[in-house]
Amino acid sequence: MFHQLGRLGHMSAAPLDSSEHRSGPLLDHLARRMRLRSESVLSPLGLRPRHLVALTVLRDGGGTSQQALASTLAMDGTNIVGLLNDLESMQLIERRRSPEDRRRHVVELTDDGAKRLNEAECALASAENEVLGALEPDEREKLYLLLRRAATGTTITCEAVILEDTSPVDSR
Amino acid sequence: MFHQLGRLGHMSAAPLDSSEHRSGPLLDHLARRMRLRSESVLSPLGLRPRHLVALTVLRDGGGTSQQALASTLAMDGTNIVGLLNDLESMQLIERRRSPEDRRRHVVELTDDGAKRLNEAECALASAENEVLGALEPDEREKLYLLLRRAATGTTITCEAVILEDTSPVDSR
DNA sequence: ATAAATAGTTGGTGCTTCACATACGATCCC
DNA sequence: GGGATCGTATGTGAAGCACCAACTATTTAT
Repeated sequence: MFHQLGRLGHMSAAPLDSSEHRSGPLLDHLARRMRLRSESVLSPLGLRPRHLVALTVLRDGGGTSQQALASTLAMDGTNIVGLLNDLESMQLIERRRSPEDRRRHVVELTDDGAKRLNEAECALASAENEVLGALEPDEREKLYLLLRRAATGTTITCEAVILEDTSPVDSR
Repeated sequence: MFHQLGRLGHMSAAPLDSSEHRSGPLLDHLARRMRLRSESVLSPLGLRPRHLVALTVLRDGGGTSQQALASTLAMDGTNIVGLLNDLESMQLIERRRSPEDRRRHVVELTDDGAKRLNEAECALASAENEVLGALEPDEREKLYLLLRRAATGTTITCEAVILEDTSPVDSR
C-alpha cells in the first residue's frame, strides 16, 4: 500500500516537482491510524487528540496568549475558547490576565497538566510502537526530528513573530 | 513551537520509551496544516482529502476489494461504500464483479482517475512546499520514505495478508 | 473625553468525517 | 437448506471544526 508500482498512473508528461512524491496522503493516513490507536489510551485520561496537541504546544512553547495559540494551531479563536474551557475545567491549564494587557489571557500548563501530558505520552508508547512499528528506533527518531523541523520551521514566519511578540513570560 | 525547552513539563521520574518523543501530535498537526492548505487546490478538482487517500491507495496498490480497501484505510465498510460512490459518480474509479466471487467488487482506478490524481498531485506541490518548507529537498524525500515505510510496513500483518489474499489482479 | 480597535466569551448554525447499527439481496460454502 | 460473506442503503450520533453575531472589558488613537 502506498508503494510505487512503476507509477502506472503517472499519465502526465509535465514534470512534477523535484520531489515527485506527496507526503500529504501519507501524513493523513498515519495521523488517522495514530489517532485511532491513541483513543483507547487517551479516553481513560479524559483527553482527546485535540487536547493533546494543545497541551504539547503549551508545554513546549511555554505560556502563550489565546490568539497566539489559535494561530499556532491554525484554528478559529472561538474554537480555541472551547478547547481551553475543557482543559481548564480539568485543571490542566490555567488562564491568567496578562499584567501588560488585561484584555489578554496568558495560558499556561498547570503541574497537573504537565503530569497528565506525561502520563499520556507514556501511555502512547504502545500506539507509536504499533503505528511506527516498521521503523527502527533511529528511524523513528529521525522521523520525529523531520516532523518537528517541518512543524516549527514554518512558524519562523509571522506566526513566530506573533508568538514572540505576545509572550509575556519573556524577561522584558 | 514543539521544540523542547529542557522538558520543563517532564515531571515523572519514570523513564519513557527509548524514543522519548511522540510523533503523534506532530503528525496530527502537520496533517491538519497540509489538509488546510490542500483544500483550495483539491476543491477545483472536485476532490476531498478522503478521496485523495483512496485514489492513492488504488493507484499504488492496484485493484482491490472493498473489504481490503476498508481494512487498509481502517474505515468501516459502510463508509467506504459512500466514498466509492462519490468517486464512481465522478468516473474516477470503477467497480467490477470479481469472476472468482461474484459477491465481491474489484475496485480500480480509471484512466480519468489516474489523470485526476496526477493533476491533484501536481497542484499539491504548492501545499507541500509551504507545509514542509523548512525541510531541504533531501529531507523531504527522507520524510516521504519514512512515512511510506511506516504506512506500508505495518500492513505486513493481517492487513497485508487480506490485501494479498483478496487481490484478484495477481496472477493466480 | 470619546471613538475605534482589540482580546476574549457565549451561543449558535452548518459541514465534514467518521463509528456504529440494522436490514436487505446476491452469492458462496458446508 | 442453512449459515456465512460481500456489498448496499439508510439511519443516528459524535467529534472536529469554520464561521457568524453580539457582547464585555481593555487598550489605543484621535
